[in-house]
Formats: sequence, C-alpha cells, structure tokens
Amino acid sequence: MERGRPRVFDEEQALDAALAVFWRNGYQGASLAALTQAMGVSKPSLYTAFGNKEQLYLSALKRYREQQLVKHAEALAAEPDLKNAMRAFLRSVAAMLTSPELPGGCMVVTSAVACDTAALPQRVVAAISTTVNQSVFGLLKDRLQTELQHRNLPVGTPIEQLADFFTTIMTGMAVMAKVGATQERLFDTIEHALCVLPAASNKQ
Amino acid sequence: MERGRPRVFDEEQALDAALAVFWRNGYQGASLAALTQAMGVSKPSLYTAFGNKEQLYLSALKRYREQQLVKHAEALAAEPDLKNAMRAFLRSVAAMLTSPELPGGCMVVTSAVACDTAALPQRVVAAISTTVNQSVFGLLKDRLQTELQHRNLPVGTPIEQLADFFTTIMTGMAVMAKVGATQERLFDTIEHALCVLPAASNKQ
DNA sequence: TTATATATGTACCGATTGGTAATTAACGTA
DNA sequence: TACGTTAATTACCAATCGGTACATATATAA
Repeated sequence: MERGRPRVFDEEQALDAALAVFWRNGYQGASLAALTQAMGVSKPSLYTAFGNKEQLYLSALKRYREQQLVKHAEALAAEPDLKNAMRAFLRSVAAMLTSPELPGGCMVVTSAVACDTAALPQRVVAAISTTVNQSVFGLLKDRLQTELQHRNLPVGTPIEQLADFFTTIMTGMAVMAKVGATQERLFDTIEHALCVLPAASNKQ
Repeated sequence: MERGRPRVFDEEQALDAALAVFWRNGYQGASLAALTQAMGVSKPSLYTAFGNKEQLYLSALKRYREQQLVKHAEALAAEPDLKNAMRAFLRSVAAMLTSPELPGGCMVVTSAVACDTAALPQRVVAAISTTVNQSVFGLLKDRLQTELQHRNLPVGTPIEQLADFFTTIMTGMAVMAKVGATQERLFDTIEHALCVLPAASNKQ
C-alpha cells in the first residue's frame, strides 16, 4: 500500500478544474490563485502533486487532447465520405467551441495567440505547436492523402493547401466563438467552407 | 503658446512604440515596464501624456485602425469586381499579418482571444468588439450588400453568412500567422476561400 | 522678477505574481 | 508504541504588477 498521509482531493478532478481555468484564460492569464481556488487545493499541495505551473499546464493540455480533440478525430474517421467527414469534424469542433458547459473557444488557440510566444516557457510553446500540427493539420492532411490515394480526389489536388485551409477555418471559428459567435453561425460558415471540396455522393 | 515645460518626446512616435508592444503582447501581456522602455518615456510622463494603461491601449487601437485597417478597407474598395476586391482585401490583411517589419498577427484578434474578457476593462472589450464588427464584418457585409443590389450576386444570397465566413477566414489567418504561417500559405488559403464566390469576370 | 503651469526623474505605494520553508497532521509499517 | 513517509496548513519570499507623491526643472504670462 501507499506509505504516507493520503491525498484528500481527487487528482483527476483537480486537473479538470485546472484545465477549465487554463482553457478560459490561457497560460499567462491563469494565475495560481485562480487555479488553486478552482481546484480546491492549496498551493503547496498543487506543487507536490503537479510540479509547477508549467507542468500543470502540460498535464492539462494532455487531458484536453484526450477528452476533446480525440472526439473530433473520431467524428472525422467515422464518416466514409470525405465531405461528410469534414463536416462532422468541423461541427464537432464548433459544438465544443460554443458549448455553454465548457469554458468557450479552443484552449490551444487561446494559449497560442495570447501573447508573445517568447514570454511563454519553451516547452509550452512546443506542446501547443505540436498539438496544432498533429491534432488538426496533420489529422486533416492524412485523411486527404488517403482520399487522394483512393482516387476520391482529382490527381494533383493540393493536399497540404486544403489542410491549411481547413485548419484556418478551425482556428478562425475558435476566435469567433471567443468573441460570441453562436453554434448556428459557425455551422453556416462550415457549409460555406465545404464548398472547396468536390460534391459528396450522399449529403447532410 | 503653451504654458509649462515642453515635452521632450514626440507623442505620436511614443504612441507607435506603445502600439507595437500591445500588438505583439495583447492588453494584459503588455506590462508598463515594457511599454515605458519601448516608448522611451518614464512612467509619470506616460500617465500625464496618455492617462493610464487602458486609455493608452484605446489610443493605440485607434491608431491601429487608422494606420492598418484603413489600408485593407481601401484595397477592398479599389477593386470593382467583388471577387477581386475580396482577394485584395484578404491579401492586404495577410501581408500585414506576416510582415517581418510588424509585430506579427492582428492586434485585435490577439487582444480578443488573450484571456477571459471578464479580466479586461469593459471599454477595452467594447472597443475590440466594435472594431471587429465595423472594420471587418461590417465592411464586408456592406460590400456584399452593394453587390447584391447591383445584381452581381444571385437574389437570396445569404449576405451575413458570407460576411461571417470571410471574417472567420481573416481571424483564422491571424492565428495561423501568429503560429508561424508564411504569406504564401495564407495566399493559398485565400484562393480556396474565394471559391465560395461566383466566378469573377476578370481574374487575378 | 515673480507667479503659474506643465514635464521630468526618483523613489515609493499596496496588491499580486509564481514559488517555498517550516510546522503539523495522518497514514502504513516495524 | 515508535518510526518513516507523505500530505496539509500557515506564513512567508523576492519580483513584478499598475499607479503615484514629491521634489525639481523648464517653459510662458504678468
């Protein structure tokens, strides 16, 4: 069994609370006072359990990937038709961005844009960059590549440019949600964005 | 003539320096230490000349509109064809977002996304919101409305949705630029975005 | 010269930032 | 019971945050 005095708080629950604060306020905007209050944990307990603010952020970002971004990836993979898959992915993102039960916007975009990246710890910058490249751009690029190989896209289709375009749509929606856009408006934007793709066999 | 001891610094020059700091770091991320250092002005001089941090930001935002956003509006207005006008507008924005001589990204988007808006002064939030709605969304909507009235767009074209779409593209490009996207990649994204419009009479 | 008005430099304010030292409390094990 | 281990509490740290009091310097107006 474990040796010393047992924890009085649930570690995952506290991490979820920290995630919410980082999600809403970004890395710099999340103060230790706000974090400890939301987590219901004193500062020394936070440091023994999670290291420091930087490591806590990285843990929260990992949880954000596992809890949120994975859902969008699954929505993309579940649809066999490319256009429907893109629609499902973007709608999954839009629903997260505007859910009243969530902090609003995208944690990664918020942290990435918040300030001069020189003011953030290098590992935080690297983790954010990796998340964007793998969980959004890379994800879409891989799907487009597969479709191209299956001859579902015209030969010579600029895969990376398309992935860039949809990544831009996603990050733009994150900003729009942060300034108050509704899910309906994001859904309309998605339909316009899907125009760049060849028509789908089955629709909606 | 003016009565007391004259200023030893140029007010507009100092404001430009402050603008650069706010542009790069957002409202909260710009500390008074960084501002005074960049402006070459002591703290008391800053307060006598510009009020406080909040008023300095509002002055810098006004200058940002006059110096930067107006250029994009002019690029839009200069092109008679809608698609070319949209291309010119978005390229003007993309050039600003990626210019090595500028702080990078969009000052408004950076400030809007930086943190919980509840942590910003109300007037700052209002000024940011107004700028987005007037200098981007409203600007595009008005142009689209004019084109519709001139029968250059099909009757029933959803003007507001299109304006929303292009506003999302713009804010998305601001994020992509902030995380390192090049002007060329933004230009490619723009061409894809323009696909939602009817074909132009003259191209490029 | 004197008075008035504005700007500057220094030095400081209370509050908040991220982060800890030291003490006490609660557990399993010997 | 006594020991070793770990967690919680309190109180504190230097550094930085936005903002200012105060004395001094420099101009115009009387």
